[in-house]
Amino acid sequence: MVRPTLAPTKRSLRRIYGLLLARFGHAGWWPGKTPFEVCVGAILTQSTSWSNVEKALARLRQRRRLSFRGLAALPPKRLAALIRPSGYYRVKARRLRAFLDFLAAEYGGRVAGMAGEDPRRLRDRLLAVPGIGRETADSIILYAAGLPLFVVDAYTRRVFSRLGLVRGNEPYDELQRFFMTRLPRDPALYNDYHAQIVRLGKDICRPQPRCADCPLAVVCPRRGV
DNA sequence: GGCCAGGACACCA
DNA sequence: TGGTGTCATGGC
Repeated sequence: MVRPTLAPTKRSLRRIYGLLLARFGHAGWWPGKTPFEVCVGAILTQSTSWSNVEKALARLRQRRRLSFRGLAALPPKRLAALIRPSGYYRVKARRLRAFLDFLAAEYGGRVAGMAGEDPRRLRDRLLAVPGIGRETADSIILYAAGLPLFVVDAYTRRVFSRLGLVRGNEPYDELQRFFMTRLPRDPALYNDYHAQIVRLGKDICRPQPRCADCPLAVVCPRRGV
């Protein structure tokens, strides 16, 4: 049997996106009602399933704390208790606190203030905040600030390594370059492309994949691996 | 009861 | 630079 192959070209990446789009439609994503919620979710979802993050966000929302001023007024222990369902809650409470301090100092507590920044400079500043690494910074920059940086996550690594286009263990920035040098610098495209990858990774391209349902099966050389 | 889930960081070789 | 342990809850 001749296995299908893909080359790491602009055309391949466009074809993959087209197949995902045909199956799932536009994602209209990130799951958060406001840019501030996106930032909170980006920190809470570190190494955590989104369903657990939703529980924590719901608790904050229920108590009307899901805003800069609402969170900033919370004592550390109270904040940690509220986000407990998202796991690593003591660590994440510290990280949220550090982000709030950053937002207050740099943008007067307004996420919208980030939108006018150069994305690379904003990234450097976010990376200086304790607890904000590359993926979290890029998620905030793309999904909250609307600036063009491609987000690489565990789903991205899994899907594209199974497609044979990357090894999967490359350093974060190398994988980000892989996408950004092959796709037009368009935040709406980066947003939807990554959202499609997440949708595929959650539903189909899992540790035990359901390859029979996969819209990328026609181009995937490693079905079931 | 074990495995897994949209990381970041400290520490070590 | 790369590997490993830590941080923790909840669903399946």
